[in-house]
Amino acid sequence: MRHMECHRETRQKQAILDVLKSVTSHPTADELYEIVRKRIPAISLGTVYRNLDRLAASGQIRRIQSAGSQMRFDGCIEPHTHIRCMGCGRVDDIEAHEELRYRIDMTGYEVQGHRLEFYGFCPACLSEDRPESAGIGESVGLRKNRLENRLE
Amino acid sequence: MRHMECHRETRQKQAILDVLKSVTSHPTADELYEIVRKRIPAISLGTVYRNLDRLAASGQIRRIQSAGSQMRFDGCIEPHTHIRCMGCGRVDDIEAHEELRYRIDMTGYEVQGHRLEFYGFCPACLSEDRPESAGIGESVGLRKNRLENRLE
DNA sequence: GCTCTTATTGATAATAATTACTATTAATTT
DNA sequence: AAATTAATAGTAATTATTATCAATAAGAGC
Repeated sequence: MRHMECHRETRQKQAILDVLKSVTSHPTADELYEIVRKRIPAISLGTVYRNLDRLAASGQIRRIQSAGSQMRFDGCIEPHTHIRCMGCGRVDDIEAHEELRYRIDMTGYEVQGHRLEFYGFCPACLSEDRPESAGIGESVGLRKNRLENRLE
Repeated sequence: MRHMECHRETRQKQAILDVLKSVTSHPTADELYEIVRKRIPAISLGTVYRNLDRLAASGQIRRIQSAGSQMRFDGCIEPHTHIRCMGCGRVDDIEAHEELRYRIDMTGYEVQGHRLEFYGFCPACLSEDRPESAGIGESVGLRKNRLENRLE
């Protein structure tokens, strides 16, 4: 008879969220680790990964998977537009959709192209009863288990 | 006194390109490996990775980095729109920008949201003399070397 | 505040995707 | 056809991420 009070408020989790919310970049897990370490020197990288998973699953942060070999994280959960450097992998925001060209020019980037990607659930995944929330807020491990409808 | 005739036409490279061009999915390196193996059983996974690098660097194919833990590759190099499954990681195409809603409906996906990402070069990368072509067609290893302008 | 329960942690091992290495093979030039 | 050397197959190494597990500490109830 317990009302499933899961999510505990730990110093570590709070610190990670604070840092991510306070920063305008889109840091990787190890970048966050280095920053949070200044506040909690004994924190471990695994804890950072685990809390990033939880925060993403609960919708408090977003994963952005489009920048190099490492996952990046975004403290801003409102839908918005990214601009990514093909040289160093850095990702910046462009807030508004109107006057977009102007705002892009303001960033100083030399734009080579863009990609528009919709996300949701494919017919195969819709037809199977899938467990609770998936996708954006889901860990790679979980997602990997459903990679059967793959080839050709 | 050699005119740098690099790129050789190997059976392996040709087979990899053929398969990727003939397929409407956006396979991962190991998926391509399995398919190409039917034609060249002795091919190695490393060769697949290497040739995907070269083909992307020469602009004949595209990397798409937005689908789970593995890189995916696209034989279609014209700018176009993707739709990705949050359940299984599958990526499909949506060809036209007009009547987009209608075409999305045709895919049978349940759309949860979208991301619009521009790519190019950030001011920092523009100010340094960068080696030849970079970014989309570049290997992760190369790109990683320039990840200094990172934090906060 | 103190005790109990158990989610979370730190530390480390394991896994998965990708890249590097090296002797051998085979495309291209001559 | 012989010479040159980029590309290959096979394997080891690296890197990012996830799993494991004993120890810790957050929250509930007293």
